[in-house]
Amino acid sequence: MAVVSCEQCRLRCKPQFHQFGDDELAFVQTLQSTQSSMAPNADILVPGEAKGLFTLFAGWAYRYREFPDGNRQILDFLLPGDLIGLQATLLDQTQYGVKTLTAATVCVLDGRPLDEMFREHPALAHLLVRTLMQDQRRTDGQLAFLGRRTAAQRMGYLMLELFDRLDRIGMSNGTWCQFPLQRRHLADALGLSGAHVNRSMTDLRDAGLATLGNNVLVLLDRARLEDFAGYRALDEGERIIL
Amino acid sequence: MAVVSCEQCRLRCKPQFHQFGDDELAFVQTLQSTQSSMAPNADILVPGEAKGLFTLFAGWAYRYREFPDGNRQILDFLLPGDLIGLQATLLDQTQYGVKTLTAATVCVLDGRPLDEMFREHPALAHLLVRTLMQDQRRTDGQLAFLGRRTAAQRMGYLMLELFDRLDRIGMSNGTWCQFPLQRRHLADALGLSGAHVNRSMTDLRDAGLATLGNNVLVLLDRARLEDFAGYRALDEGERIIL
DNA sequence: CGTGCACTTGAAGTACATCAACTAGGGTGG
DNA sequence: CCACCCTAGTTGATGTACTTCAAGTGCACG
Repeated sequence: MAVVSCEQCRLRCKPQFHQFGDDELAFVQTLQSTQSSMAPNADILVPGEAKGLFTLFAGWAYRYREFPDGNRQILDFLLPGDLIGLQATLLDQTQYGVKTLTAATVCVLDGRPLDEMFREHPALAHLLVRTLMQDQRRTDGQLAFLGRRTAAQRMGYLMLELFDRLDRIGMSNGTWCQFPLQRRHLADALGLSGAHVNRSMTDLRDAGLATLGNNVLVLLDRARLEDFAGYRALDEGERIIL
Repeated sequence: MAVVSCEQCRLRCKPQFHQFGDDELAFVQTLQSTQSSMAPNADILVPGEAKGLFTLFAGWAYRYREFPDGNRQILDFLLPGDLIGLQATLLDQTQYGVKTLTAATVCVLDGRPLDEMFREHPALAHLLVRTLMQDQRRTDGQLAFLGRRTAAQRMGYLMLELFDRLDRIGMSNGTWCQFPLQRRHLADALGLSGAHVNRSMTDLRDAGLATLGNNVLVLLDRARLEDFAGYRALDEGERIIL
């Protein structure tokens, strides 16, 4: 496939992302070596194996941890612009994996070591930390929710959060968006059984809040859904994209 | 109280923390303005209010998020050496608070803006990101656990994790350590009711795995507890302390 | 026209919450 | 010294949200 240079990248221009100066952009371009296309359900990072740093350029992916008993927990969904593998790059032992959910394209960031970014572009490092804090805030929300809300509330929360993240990168359409998660992904993300995911979805549909079908999520009544799920939209501010 | 300078800080010398060069140490000293002692159960950061950046110097604290219904979820426990308030400093809206668990002392980091660290000490910035990734890994574990394990397993996991964190800063004693969490803190951290925390503790004690009493945690059979809780000790590597 | 896979639905079991009654220290005032 | 309360923890009874298992549906693909 044709490699898209950072200068011409359509994703990078979205208002969600910090717009680099010329020298910063040139530097980021040198971080990147190639791009790589992947099938749905393919491994980007395998737990305990080869490390790698990537930017998700197109498609959906998810970060997960698996237990000896075969159970797994989805920690996070990854959308275009998200960085993949920073934890694996900086720490010795990591226990998470990353898989594609849909067909996806990643930019491979092995052109030069990340150290140089800290030395030569402190503003980028600062933005990176800011982006990490946004991710931490999101994780805080998940943690708070897993412990304290019902299955249907958790579902609604996840829907709203993903919708808003898509919206920020121009991938939503007013009241609906693509939503390629299957039942088992929802179950693994929300700590539920597949059967109960189903019941919760039925609840949300019957209550006229949201429906899910054909890989499309429709928010039927956003205001009431927010209220029901205890979700509050947050002003994210700029993120970094490498 | 007497202010301890960074050069004489006993905490900073622990092998857990990266040992700074002289110029770095001098820089970190200028970040700090004063130290402040706090009573147990006092607010360090109030959700949605004044921002501030601190290093916990002595004592225990916890980071929490509260719901409109009065429920709250403890996101993380903070031990000496941990940084407090980075998310609040870098983002506009934050919804978490931090309270002391015991009497505590914090170093107040408002001496000069954090930007200078990125510009003048890129190695510190790099270490900061590494430390944040360690925290993310820990949070990953919590997320995976909340969704997928029983009450007693979650309790055991939390005990082992806190024990090991204490151990790394020299605050454990072989098989036991201080453990100032009350029942309601455990409940709020693990997503349980107070009553069930109690039952789970009884289970762990009856199984000969761990006991809790008088603010002391005793690991009766660490190997079996690790096995039971699905906990694996991780080599953390160096953290940064500001 | 079967064969397989993702989803749906129902019945029964389990792990947890909730509530209420009780117990055990720890001041405080007399 | 005791009578008193106040709070933190303990225990039991009951309700509920979820899991698990099993049978059934609908659609995609050979």
